[in-house]
Amino acid sequence: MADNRTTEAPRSAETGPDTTELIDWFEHNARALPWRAPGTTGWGVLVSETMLQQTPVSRVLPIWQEWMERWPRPSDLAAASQAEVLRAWGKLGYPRRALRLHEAAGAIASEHDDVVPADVDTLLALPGIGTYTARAVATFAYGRRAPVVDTNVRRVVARAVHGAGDAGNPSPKRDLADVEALLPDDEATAAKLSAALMELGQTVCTARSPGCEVCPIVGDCAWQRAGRPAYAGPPKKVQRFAGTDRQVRGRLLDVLRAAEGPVNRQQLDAAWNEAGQRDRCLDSLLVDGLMEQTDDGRFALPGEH
DNA sequence: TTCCCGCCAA
DNA sequence: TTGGCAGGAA
Repeated sequence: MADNRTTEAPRSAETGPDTTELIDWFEHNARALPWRAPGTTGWGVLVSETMLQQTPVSRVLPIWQEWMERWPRPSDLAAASQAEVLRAWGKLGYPRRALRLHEAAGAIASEHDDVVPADVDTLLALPGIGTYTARAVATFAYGRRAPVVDTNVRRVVARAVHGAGDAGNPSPKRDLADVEALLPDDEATAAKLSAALMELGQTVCTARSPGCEVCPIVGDCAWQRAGRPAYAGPPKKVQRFAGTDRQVRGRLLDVLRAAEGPVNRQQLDAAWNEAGQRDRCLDSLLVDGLMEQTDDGRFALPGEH
């Protein structure tokens, strides 16, 4: 294993922690997540990364397994209807992700020979794939050396490198540069470190109660040296859910997922009693393509009638 | 910047 | 009751 360091001297806040310790820890403590199993295709990794956007691992596990059995290749998903895909998405949340993945599958099947691209820029051109997911797929599926920065890595870097209580103003460019500076030259080792940073942030260096007593880089952590200061940035915005359009949209879509086919207006009206908000959300679902209206005025999942 | 879902631990 | 989640797009 290559060490990206050339000195044995203690790390400073500028150079960051000793990443070899972290990689060693990861090799012994990584969870056996199914999409990490040897032989997982780029498609399997892309599906997992898309499902994991803003959604905890435990909720993704069973759905990912179902999808891999049902749609083992991009062309398999592309051949399914939008309604089938939305039903199979279940209650993972943010169902627009499912439609974008369906669309991306079609593009991969028709333009990339049914193989998920390994190049970051090519991945970025696909719907639903942004900075994080493109880099995650290139790194975790194909072993490329590319900084992968999610909310966990951002927090680890803020603490271990900068000595801050938590990530403050999101600065994607700085985060990418910080992680880039940590990555060793060797591609495979760099990919492993990227996974290790995420694993550390999710299982040890957590937002609420960091497990510094079991942290492999605690001796190298700028946050420790600074006395573990509390978060000092601007107040984080609380993302409300109860009573929002997001909840109403979820309720309306849930009616359609549970129904065999098209439903009438009365069935949707029962899902929310404030008519103005309900109608607004109904319109937005139609605009987003998450719902369609039949010729006789009923409502259905897209591509179902 | 704001909007998109839904679940659970604290 | 709230914070936090393997983010992306307009």
